[in-house]
Amino acid sequence: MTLFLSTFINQMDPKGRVSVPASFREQVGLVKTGRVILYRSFTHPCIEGCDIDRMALLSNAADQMPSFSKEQDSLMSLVFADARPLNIDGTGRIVLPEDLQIHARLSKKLAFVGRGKTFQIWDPDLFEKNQKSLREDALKKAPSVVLSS
Amino acid sequence: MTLFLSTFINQMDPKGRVSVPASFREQVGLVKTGRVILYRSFTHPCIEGCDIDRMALLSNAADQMPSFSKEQDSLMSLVFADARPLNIDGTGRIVLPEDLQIHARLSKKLAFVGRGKTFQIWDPDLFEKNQKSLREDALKKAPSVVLSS
DNA sequence: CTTTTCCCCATTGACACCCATGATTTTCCA
DNA sequence: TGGAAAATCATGGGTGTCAATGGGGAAAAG
Repeated sequence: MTLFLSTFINQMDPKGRVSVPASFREQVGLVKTGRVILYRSFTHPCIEGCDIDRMALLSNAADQMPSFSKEQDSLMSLVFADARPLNIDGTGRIVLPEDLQIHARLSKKLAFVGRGKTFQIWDPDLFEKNQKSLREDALKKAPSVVLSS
Repeated sequence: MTLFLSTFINQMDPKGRVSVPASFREQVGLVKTGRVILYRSFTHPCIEGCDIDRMALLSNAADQMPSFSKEQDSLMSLVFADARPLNIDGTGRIVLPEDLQIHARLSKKLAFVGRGKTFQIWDPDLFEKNQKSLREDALKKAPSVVLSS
């Protein structure tokens, strides 16, 4: 299986268009449908990205919960209501909806950050700061945890 | 499989007509029959929407599972009694019955909210408030649930 | 005959698609 | 091994198409 790996800095044009990194586009789920799913991160000022298969997986999981349960209800509204299926055009670009841009505090330059089965989109400066503090925390708290699993 | 995803704000005209979002209309169950099923939510001031196939699925589930509680059974019958199959016209619009409008406290602007295999129709302001509180709860109670990659 | 429901046409604004360019990388042959 | 040709990629810009919406009128129901 292929994965979302590495970090790429691409530019957003005045129309809100930005190239999805070519290596990300090669991901099976994106090639198959020509689409990528984006949604606002719950915990960080960034955008989360994945393919449709991942969404379908979630949908099925939620569907198997007891009908009318509270947990199902909450999960559904949060995830699916916020998820944007975006078409990737012939030149490999998507148009970033404005509210997503605002949530992630994006300006012209965007960082596409690989995370394995998903990826994130950050403002490059914010991402740098976030990485730095993560690194420091990891060193302080639990160096042994890194690479477990 | 396709899913109901994202949130769209559309306008209801004086005749009670409103466009079903194009991406919702592409859903197989809606294309096939040209119809959408709506019924009043039991738990929220909103309208629930799905396709005929999902109704059939619900019906079968109720039949085949003796484990269904008395409450679930009566809920089910309420759903079927309340369900309205509405025709989608040539331009992709439906006419919202007045009692549904009242239940969901709708005015001119409506929010079509994707929930995977179903969707909801909300007043945009009510929906915004609801989402906000759900988001806060999710962060407090179960951050692990939140789409960890 | 009156009222409701449905169908048709017109408008507008967003976005999906088209082509072009330059920069970088890869290929491949001298 | 060097270097030219070809391919790939990120980016800029123009334009046609389609979704959302408004309005009119025919068919159907009561």
